[in-house]
Amino acid sequence: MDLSVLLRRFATADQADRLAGVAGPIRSCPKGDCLIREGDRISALSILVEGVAHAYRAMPGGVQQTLALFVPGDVMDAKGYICERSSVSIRAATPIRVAPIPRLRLDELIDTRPSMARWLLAVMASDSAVLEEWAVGMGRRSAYQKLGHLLCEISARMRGADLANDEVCAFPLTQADLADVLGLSVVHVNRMLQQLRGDGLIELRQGRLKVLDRRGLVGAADFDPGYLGARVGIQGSR
Amino acid sequence: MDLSVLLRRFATADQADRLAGVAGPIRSCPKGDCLIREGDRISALSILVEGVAHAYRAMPGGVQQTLALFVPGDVMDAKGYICERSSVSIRAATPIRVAPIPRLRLDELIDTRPSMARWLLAVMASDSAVLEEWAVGMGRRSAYQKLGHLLCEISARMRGADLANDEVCAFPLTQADLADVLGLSVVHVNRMLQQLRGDGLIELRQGRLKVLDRRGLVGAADFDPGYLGARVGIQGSR
DNA sequence: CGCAACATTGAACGGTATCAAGTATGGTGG
DNA sequence: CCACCATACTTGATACCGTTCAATGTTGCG
Repeated sequence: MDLSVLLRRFATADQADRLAGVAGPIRSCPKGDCLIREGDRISALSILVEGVAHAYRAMPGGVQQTLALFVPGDVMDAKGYICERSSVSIRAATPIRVAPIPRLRLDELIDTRPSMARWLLAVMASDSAVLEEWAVGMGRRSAYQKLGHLLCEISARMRGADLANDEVCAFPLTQADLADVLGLSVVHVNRMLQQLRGDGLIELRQGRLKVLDRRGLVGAADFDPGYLGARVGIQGSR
Repeated sequence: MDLSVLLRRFATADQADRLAGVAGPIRSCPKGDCLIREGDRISALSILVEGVAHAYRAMPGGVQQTLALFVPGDVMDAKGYICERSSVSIRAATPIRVAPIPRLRLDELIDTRPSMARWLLAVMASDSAVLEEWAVGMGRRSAYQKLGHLLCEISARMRGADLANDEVCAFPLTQADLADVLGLSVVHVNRMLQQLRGDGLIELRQGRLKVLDRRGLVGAADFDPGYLGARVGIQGSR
């Protein structure tokens, strides 16, 4: 898949070409590998080209809390890039391929082309929107709703990245991964998953998710897709 | 307090002057007033000049979940500005005064001065850092820790805004507010607060917070101030 | 085949919510 | 200055959601 095409979610074709033009060579990582660790200095903006990854924070007691999931086309850890230091670790949930855009090149683009700064702002805004939705969910939703909401989000983002046809998509997360994302125990994730199945909303096995009753799932999870993909504004004043 | 001085947390003196120069007239809001409602179009970037405000999302069932707290000098809802539409409501927790920077003026600044784009990126990054920390907390910390952590954060940010001398600061949030922030019930907030008092860590009454044992509080809450105030990088490549 | 990772199930415990009162506290009008 | 009211805070009893521990089943893979 062409990098420039992948980047069109937030960038215009012209911007995407320019970004792809300054990107470094694509790097492959086996499943389970850590690209970035908490505290690392960040010298490039990483674009996920293929596979699924997640950003997490290790907590005292060996537990960890996932803070973001990445699908192809996503910018990984834009905040880390801006702060020059990452506050999370990023691990490949499947084998992945990543395109780095070196700081030297990107900073120059940002300084010479206002539209590039707007692109990065849009990326940050989108990341924030997802995180905001997660924060709401962690605080006020039941385990059943959290799971339903997450499944909705993943399904929606997979379709956004052209990785789902119809209601079926690859689902590379284990129940332990889901537990990390949602701040629940593995055991309880399992039970809620079965409840979702029992309610005839989903089918999930062997790395494939099928949404049987989207209407029902969205309703049960209180999911509003608006916060995703909403092509962000800030188009420039001149 | 001069607007330009307030803005120096993320901006250089020169940038701050420029921003203050294009700001509109300061607007006052009584306590409890809503500046912005979910779904509103955003036509200016709002800087909090005085008082405390919070951003929240209304949930089905009349509950609400707070997503951000603002102290003087904070940019309120930068994400809403970028997306041109807000996903949260913002309410004055105390009487407040707000300086708006109109979109027309700010967009022009951003387009002509790369350093202004960097300023907004730094603001976004800082907001994300706080939200990230909240998301971690909601998922993996006990009610006791959540409360401790929030008190640490508020105290630290108040000091950052020069609103606290030593270990004492104004604390304008009610227990109900705290419950909204932390996703807990008011009753349980009350109990945990008493436990914190009983453990000799804090004193909190009538809108004043006093940290009696900072070491102990930080330890109990697993608080690492690094994510705050850390003057963000991205200083420009030229 | 045998191992390792993942998924499932049950029982007991504990943290938090919920419901229902009751107690300061501060502001307002008489 | 007092009676009154609204708001915030405190307290207890009970129920439920989710965790933990421990064990068993299942799947895929070298």
